[in-house]
Amino acid sequence: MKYDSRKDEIIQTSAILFKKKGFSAVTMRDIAKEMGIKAASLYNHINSKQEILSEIIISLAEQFTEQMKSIKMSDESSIDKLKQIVALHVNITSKNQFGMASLNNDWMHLEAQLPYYLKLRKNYENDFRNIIEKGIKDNELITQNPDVMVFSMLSTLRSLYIWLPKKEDLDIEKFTTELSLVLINGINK
Amino acid sequence: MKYDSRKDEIIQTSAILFKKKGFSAVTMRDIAKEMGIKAASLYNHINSKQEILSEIIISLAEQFTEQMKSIKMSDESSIDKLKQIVALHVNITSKNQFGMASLNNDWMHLEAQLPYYLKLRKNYENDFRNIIEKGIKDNELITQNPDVMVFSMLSTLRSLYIWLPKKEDLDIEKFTTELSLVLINGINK
DNA sequence: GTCTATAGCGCGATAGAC
DNA sequence: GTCTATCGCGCTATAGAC
Repeated sequence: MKYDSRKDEIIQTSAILFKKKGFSAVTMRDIAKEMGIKAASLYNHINSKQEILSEIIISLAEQFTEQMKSIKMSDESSIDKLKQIVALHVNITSKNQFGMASLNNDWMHLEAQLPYYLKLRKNYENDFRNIIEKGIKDNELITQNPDVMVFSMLSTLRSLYIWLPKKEDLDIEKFTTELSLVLINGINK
Repeated sequence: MKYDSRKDEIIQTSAILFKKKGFSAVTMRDIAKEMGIKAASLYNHINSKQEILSEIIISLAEQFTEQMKSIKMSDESSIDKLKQIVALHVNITSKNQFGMASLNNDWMHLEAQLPYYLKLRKNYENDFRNIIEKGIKDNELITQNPDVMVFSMLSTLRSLYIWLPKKEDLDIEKFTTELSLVLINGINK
């Protein structure tokens, strides 16, 4: 693996450890040891442990926000938009399996950036629900509580970081299709 | 709220705090303060912070194990068994919204009990997959990768602890039916 | 059963040499 | 850019008075 910079190496190494034990249980000494340097040396590249977490989470949250924007702007059917959202999660997660753990589990340890993160997350969930609601109105989706549908799909998509790494030989494109099928059409014959 | 014992009160209070910040970020002083006593006094009732976590997680894991046993032993159709699993998760989560956060996010901080927890979890997932595989063989379920189906359903069920508390006025029985419908039949019209 | 006091340790972060 | 040394603090847990 190669890194853009020493700072980038710190962030990526930290993400691996954060996934294993959570942000709070990982020490600066742990991160430094993993890189073969001393904890004090980390501070030549980053300002605080907090900053490492922020960089991991905010960068991912912004990727989701940006790509959701182009999905919702497109003029496809609601079902096709949902399939694109599935692909979005599979793609980002397959490239950031460690960071996705922090995004899901350690966001509450953000400090200055917490309100910004919460805003991005709320907007994302609203966009998701709007797509579902339009699908119901257009008679593409069943007439059921849209909150339940958003919850169900999003829970699965947010858990991909746990599951994808266990299937390393996975064909990403094939998996995306299978998962879309299960999420949208169910498992009943 | 009432407690069986002072120890029970410690466990339930801790679960609330563990859900908010995670096991590692909660201190014995935090727990004591929430109960209006000093941290040292906690040790009259429990032996360690570890023990609190173990009690929360293992008790829940054993409830799932026990109830899965009676579901898999029954002679219902695979689809009805899946509906019962949905009901199982909704029921346990609605009664233990705080503890379920620890079960999902802090199991890696178990020490002596970690292997036991992992065994229970693995058995549970195997039972779940066996039900799905029988459903496919019996032509009740679509012929798709059973791992994907287990992952998708279980991810949603495991995330209930995040979502149920936000819908406090929820009719549990109605919600169970809606969720089963979405998980089994999908959202496509 | 709760308290005060504290042991013993590890934490995040800084100073300053090289 | 990394090191050694260390500050100041908060952690889990224990001892012993009441």
